[in-house]
Amino acid sequence: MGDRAAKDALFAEFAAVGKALGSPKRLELLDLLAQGPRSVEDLANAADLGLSTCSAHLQRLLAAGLVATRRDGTRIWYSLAGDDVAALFANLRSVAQRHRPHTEQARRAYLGPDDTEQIDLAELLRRAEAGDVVVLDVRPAPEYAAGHLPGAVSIPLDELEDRLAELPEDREVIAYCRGAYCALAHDAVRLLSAHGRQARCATDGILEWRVAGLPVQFRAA
Amino acid sequence: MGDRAAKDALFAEFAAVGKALGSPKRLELLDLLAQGPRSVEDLANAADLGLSTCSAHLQRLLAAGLVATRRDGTRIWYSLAGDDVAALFANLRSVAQRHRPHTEQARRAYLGPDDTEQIDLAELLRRAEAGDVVVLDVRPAPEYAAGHLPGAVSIPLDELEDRLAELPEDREVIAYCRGAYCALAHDAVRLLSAHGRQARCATDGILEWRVAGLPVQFRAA
DNA sequence: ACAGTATTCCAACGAATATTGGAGAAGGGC
DNA sequence: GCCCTTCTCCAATATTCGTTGGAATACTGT
Repeated sequence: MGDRAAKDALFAEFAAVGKALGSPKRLELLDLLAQGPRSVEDLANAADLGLSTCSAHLQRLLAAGLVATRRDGTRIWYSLAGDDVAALFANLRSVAQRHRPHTEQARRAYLGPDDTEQIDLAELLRRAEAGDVVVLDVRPAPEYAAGHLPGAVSIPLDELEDRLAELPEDREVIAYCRGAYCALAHDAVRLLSAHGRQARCATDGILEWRVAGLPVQFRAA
Repeated sequence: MGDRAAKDALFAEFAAVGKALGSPKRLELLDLLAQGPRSVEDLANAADLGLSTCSAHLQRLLAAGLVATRRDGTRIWYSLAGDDVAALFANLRSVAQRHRPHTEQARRAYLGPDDTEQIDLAELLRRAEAGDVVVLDVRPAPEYAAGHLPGAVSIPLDELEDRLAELPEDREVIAYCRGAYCALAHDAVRLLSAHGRQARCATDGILEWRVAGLPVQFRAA
């Protein structure tokens, strides 16, 4: 008790989790998995990785205990090991944001000009319940299917321009996506604004929603 | 906006924090720094590192934005960049604890037999205010000086056996130390019990106290 | 059993990281 | 100015990590 070897072993356990968080691509995989379970090939495409490389990263996350697998026939579905893993990831992002000046810069470069007014999730829910606004989920359809905000309508960003007619013209649209560092909702709002719609962007997305422990819905409203 | 290069740059920012968390020794340094500022040489001794090695790790933490430095004459004091860094570390530990089976095993091996009853911080405060118990800080004196629980008495573990007389015999002693994974309080309680004292161990320590945003005290009660 | 699909394993390369001792730099006291 | 303390930088080492393409494995449907 209290000796060096035991202390080193304990901190090595913690570091195993830290090491898993030490690669941009693995963090991107965690970000994707926070939206719902996915297969290896799907993840490889989404994260712009070779199949072997993606598999290797997933193995690493698995060994660290951050993800879990479930076999379905010939396909293997990876998912987060728990909501606490999503919370850890969110925590890591916010530390980066607060203590690394370049992060804000990188965020802006990725999300595009922050010309749009934003709205937080609590306010969004209040408005949605009052019926003032349409809540729009612009993530790919499978992610919507894996869980979305109660009452949200799904129109993936790449179909949005063709499906504008499905959105009522008399109500403001509030778009959300994966999380605070996801570009989809920002792009959607720019597209909607360009078509003369009243649109705003949620500051957060499904990741933050899940971390807050709020309930997701599985079927369309 | 929304392109690969920008996304990669953003996740590289997050990963810079992750990489800093990917070494047992750096995590140990963060754990020590959560107790208060320290000099390089002091940290090297405490973490059982060579001076150059320690300096290199600290540089890495500094580059990641997790720690800050302050020069005082010929000595440089390192400290955590913020309480959110301590929270991130605590979060990482709890993910390890929950999802990595070996962690619990390593914890037990380090802390020793969990023969002692434990008490959480909220309950500890309640008892202390009621005057039922003595709250005992068994960390090294400089850590106590850098901030301790309100009303706590300081007797470092390695002086405890010689200073038993300072503790009243008619009240139960509750010992605390750096945090949930620190062995000092456990060792102290075993020592006190062996001397026939009523003693218990706090489940948490200064790290969790700080993360909870509770106030620390700087002078003796 | 066979063909087909999804994933992991393997070997090999270059890149990044940890550790070391010793030289160098920055500041304080005389 | 000079010496002393404290820390960082440097060069060299061993190790670990990321990526790749192709072979091996696991399962499905016929």
